Amino acid sequence: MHEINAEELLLKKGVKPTPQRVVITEYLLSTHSHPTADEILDEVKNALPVSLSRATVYNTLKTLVEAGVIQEVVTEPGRSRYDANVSDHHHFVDTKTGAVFDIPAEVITPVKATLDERYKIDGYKVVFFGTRQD
Amino acid sequence: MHEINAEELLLKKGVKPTPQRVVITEYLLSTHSHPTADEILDEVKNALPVSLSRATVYNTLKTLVEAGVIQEVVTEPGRSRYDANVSDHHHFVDTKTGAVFDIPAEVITPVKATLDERYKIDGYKVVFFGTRQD
DNA sequence: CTCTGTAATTAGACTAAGTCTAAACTTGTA
DNA sequence: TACAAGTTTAGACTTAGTCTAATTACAGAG
Repeated sequence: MHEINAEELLLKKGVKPTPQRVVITEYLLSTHSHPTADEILDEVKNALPVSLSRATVYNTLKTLVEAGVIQEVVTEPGRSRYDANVSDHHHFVDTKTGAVFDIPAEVITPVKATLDERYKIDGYKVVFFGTRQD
Repeated sequence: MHEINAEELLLKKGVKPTPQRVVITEYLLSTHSHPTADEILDEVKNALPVSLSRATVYNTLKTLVEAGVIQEVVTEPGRSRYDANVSDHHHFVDTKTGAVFDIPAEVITPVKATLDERYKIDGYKVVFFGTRQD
């Protein structure tokens, strides 16, 4: 079992590992809750010695998405969520709570679409909705 | 070929067909462009004798979604789009333009997910992304 | 070491999308 | 014809996110 190190990950992806970026990345690696920008700000600001502004959270999330360190997830109107799981996967949204769960690509049947030749498909995402116990 | 009548549709779905609601519904039935609330306001306000405020557009869209006359579509962060096609279908997003196209459920292979028994799946939506000519 | 230029961070103003409120208007029914 | 309930309205408000201009941090050159 190899613990993922935020700083190494950032270096590997070509992102300068500033304290703020490391801390945000660590938080995202540590949770599966798909937090929003505001949730990240609240969590990280309280827990850390380093200062952190709203603007930096947004700047950092943008940088991390562009570098492929994290993914932006849009499951509901009005806000984005962020996910450090960048493996090929889909999502399950609990319609009662709004919670989002990762569904690895391997556990679903591949989707094939028969479209006319104008369409060039680069990929797809499946969002399941329903309820989950616990 | 039977032309869809907005007023009849609203009555059938139990929504009182006020002029504003009829006009918004007609516009959504007439387009496949998946407009945002602001686009709807712009289009409908200019074209019609009846007055129309922002609040009414939002109220009406909410009413129509709840009545099952239209669907809310979330394909990008920050805004919702609306779709009068309420048949079972998925979406294709052109990543160059942001345009959204309907993909009938029949032209894709059904998605099966093997999840543990905590999950109860009520449905799913597939979003394809890529590019489309024209 | 220190200097320096570039990149990162910051507070707070600003924007965009959507909600809320309280008043005015419409309309079906009595 | 009047009323009660439902609908629409302008505009204030909220929330999520962007932008700006100034400050701070830091890697590399000398």
